[in-house]
Amino acid sequence: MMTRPQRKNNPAALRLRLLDCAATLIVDHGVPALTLENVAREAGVSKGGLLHHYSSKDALIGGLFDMVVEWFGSQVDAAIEPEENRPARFSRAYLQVIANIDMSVPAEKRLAVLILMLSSDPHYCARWNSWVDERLREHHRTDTSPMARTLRLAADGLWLSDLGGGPDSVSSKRGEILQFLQTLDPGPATSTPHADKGGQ
Amino acid sequence: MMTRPQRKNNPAALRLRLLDCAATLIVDHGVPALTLENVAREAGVSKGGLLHHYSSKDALIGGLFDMVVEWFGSQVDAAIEPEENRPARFSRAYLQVIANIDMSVPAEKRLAVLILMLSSDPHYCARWNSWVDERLREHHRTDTSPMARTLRLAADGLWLSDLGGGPDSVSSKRGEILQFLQTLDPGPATSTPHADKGGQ
DNA sequence: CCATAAAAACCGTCCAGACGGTATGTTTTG
DNA sequence: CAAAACATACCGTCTGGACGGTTTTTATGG
Repeated sequence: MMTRPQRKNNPAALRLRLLDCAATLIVDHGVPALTLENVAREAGVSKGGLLHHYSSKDALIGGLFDMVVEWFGSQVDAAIEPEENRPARFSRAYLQVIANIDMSVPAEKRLAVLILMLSSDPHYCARWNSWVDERLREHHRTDTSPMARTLRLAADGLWLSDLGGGPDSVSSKRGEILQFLQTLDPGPATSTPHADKGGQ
Repeated sequence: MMTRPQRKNNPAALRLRLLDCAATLIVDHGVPALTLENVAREAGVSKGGLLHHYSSKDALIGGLFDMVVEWFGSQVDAAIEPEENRPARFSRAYLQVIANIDMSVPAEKRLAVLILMLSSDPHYCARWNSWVDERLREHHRTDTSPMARTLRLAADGLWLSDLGGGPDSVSSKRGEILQFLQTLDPGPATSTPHADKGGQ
């Protein structure tokens, strides 16, 4: 017996397609291209059909945000090394996921969408920030060292450069950059709030 | 001859105010808030007055971009250390300028605008990337080491977190982060394409 | 297994508001 | 007075989304 009744209309699949089309539109043609009509057309559905599943543009964007966060979260979880007390566990996974994004793969365009959303709406900034902070609390025993922070910051920098293709000095040396960052010694986590090594 | 004619209407000052108001609008309310009417109202001028100085929205954005790049460039130049062969001269200055941005100062909000513009318009991505690459060519003898790249990437990460206030884990530790990054040894510039030093 | 009614999925049109931009004044400056 | 600096009024377009209609799926009862 078929696990999927294979009915003609598949609402769940359509919802996914709508979100993916929205992501692709943003990445390929910029935020202004994200209109209900464009999304509907790309997904091969009418505007009414789109509005049936996402009752407003905000709802659509919200769904997009949720999808991206969930996707990124699962990717990071999958990349986390098993050794429980490995320094900078989370930050290293965070970096790896971002560094390995291939913008030519539709599913991986999703992450770029996040930055674009952050730029349009302060509301999503807050949600993203709290997501990061939550993860950081969860991994506070391994990911509080200055070097762990540095890895995450550098990852964000890589992420940023993914947007517009990035300067040649970055995009052409992806692998080399990641390799170098992975050799950095994160050092033990610093549960103490300050760790001044005597600045310059 | 008076340096300040102090006439009632001051076009030059208005143009500056228009750009600053545009920057503030973007940073505080997101890109969608950047409309001609909003900018004009914030600057205390009519829409016609705005269009008199910037004949289209694109012209306004272009002016914004130019202002930001010029401001950032001069800041970095001023922060570059005098010793000619100091490793990562440029990258360290780049980092310092970004890390010291105080988003509560209107003039310094300008830099955040850049990211937002990058996210909306691929055209400005290219212009920004080429600006960076140009600077990098200029400083290729001091700023090609992997660690120098890392400093710039981390700076971009800080920059990004400036957008939405950034997660608490970053915004509240600004100084500590900068201090740590400054202690990293950039190592000598690597004119050769690879330079693995194994660990920090 | 079928008939059928209700609900869910989807379509196509229309409209109000917003936005960029123009055209035409009116005031200020030199 | 001429030109620059600004104001006011208005237009065309685009977009979100409301609305009513149509088709497909599901639930129900015999």
